[in-house]
Amino acid sequence: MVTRILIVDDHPMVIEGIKALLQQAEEITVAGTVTDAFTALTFLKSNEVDVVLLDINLPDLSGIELCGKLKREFPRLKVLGMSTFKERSYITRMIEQGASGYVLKNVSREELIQAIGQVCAGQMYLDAEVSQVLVASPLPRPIPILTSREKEVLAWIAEGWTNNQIADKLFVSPLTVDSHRKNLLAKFGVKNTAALVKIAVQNQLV
Amino acid sequence: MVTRILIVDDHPMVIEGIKALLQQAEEITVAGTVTDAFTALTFLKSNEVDVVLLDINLPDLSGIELCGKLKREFPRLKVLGMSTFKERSYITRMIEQGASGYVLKNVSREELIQAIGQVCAGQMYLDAEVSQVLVASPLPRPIPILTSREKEVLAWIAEGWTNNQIADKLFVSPLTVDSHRKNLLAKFGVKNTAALVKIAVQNQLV
DNA sequence: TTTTTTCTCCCCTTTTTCGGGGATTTTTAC
DNA sequence: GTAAAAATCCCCGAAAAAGGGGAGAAAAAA
Repeated sequence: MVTRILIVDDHPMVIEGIKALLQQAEEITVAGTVTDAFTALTFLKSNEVDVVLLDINLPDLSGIELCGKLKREFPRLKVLGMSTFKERSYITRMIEQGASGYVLKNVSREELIQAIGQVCAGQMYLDAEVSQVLVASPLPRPIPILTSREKEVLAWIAEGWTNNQIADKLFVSPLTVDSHRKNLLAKFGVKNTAALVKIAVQNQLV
Repeated sequence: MVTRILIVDDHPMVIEGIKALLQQAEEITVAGTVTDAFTALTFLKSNEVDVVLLDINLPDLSGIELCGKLKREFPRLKVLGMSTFKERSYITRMIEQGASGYVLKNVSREELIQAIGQVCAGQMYLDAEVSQVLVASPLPRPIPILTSREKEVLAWIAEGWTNNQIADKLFVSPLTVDSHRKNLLAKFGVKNTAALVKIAVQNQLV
């Protein structure tokens, strides 16, 4: 029984690399390689594939979104996430979208083959470094849900504008802006603007 | 005349990928492949190499540092930087350290061969996307040099502590902390703490 | 249509930051 | 050993933010 895989990565270099790594493994064949999400979807409509090796960073659609799409359209398909980063949010979001595993791009040949085999067999595969990240980093406080006005105010605050200046920009009273600021502090559970901005920047909210 | 190259990258996948991409090019031979800075240096002491394909992210030493080291030890060697990111600071720092070019890891076979040839011939090579970044993004204000005390204070500020609280932690007068804070604002050229923290977080200073 | 959320505005007081200085003592570097 | 840089502390006043409320209108959701 041969495992047919599809490689989705926008780096030709990486594609070639994976192909080279898997050359010796006769239980795995590379059914195809594509460099963007759209082509991946069309490819899968006309080809039988067992496992998709999916890069997180794609030009058109993020790997995470594509993963969800794939699992909805082809539920029996297994997805093995892949990226350079061992960022907690990436990994968990990938898994939430139905991925069966996650490897870093510095995997060895042996580990990659092992991962594909395991995923294909219906098991979960996380490489050692990745699972370490999952257990090591404490669950961060979830990012609160902000209203559109709050996001707007937050962005201006991070730019260094005062309540008065922001009020001018938004054509509202400075008191209103101050309310939003206070709500932001409360939602994020922080003591002052400095801590607020730190979290906002770290979470790419600005 | 054959160009001998050394590939320095900690991802076996990428190494295999480059080798595969360069297989057809008979004017280029891969003299060796190493996965860390230290091995790269020892390899170069006993092997003749024309061009080093150098990843920016290495486990032991950053590619940027290694680039400087290489150019000092082997001035005739050409370095072609390589990474996934088209971040201005990466690119410029690589060039400052004597790199002859910079390509993204999503280069095509043709472009990679072209780049190696050009670099080997003593010319500079920057791929289209990279040079676009260089001209498109305005020169960001360089990150000011901070004293150790300033870094310390900055970290506490970003955590949300007030001058008084920081003073307690550092066993100094709140007025001292305030001085540092003002110096930080001046050095970064920002109006208030919010903007200060934003830049600090964006530049990984905290 | 009713309920809930969001957006808006207001009060008061206290704390903190900011914008200008200036000055002394340690370190560090030459 | 001396000069430069860093760290320390101080003054004043004005501006801004924070803490802790309340409350009405508008929009979105149920």
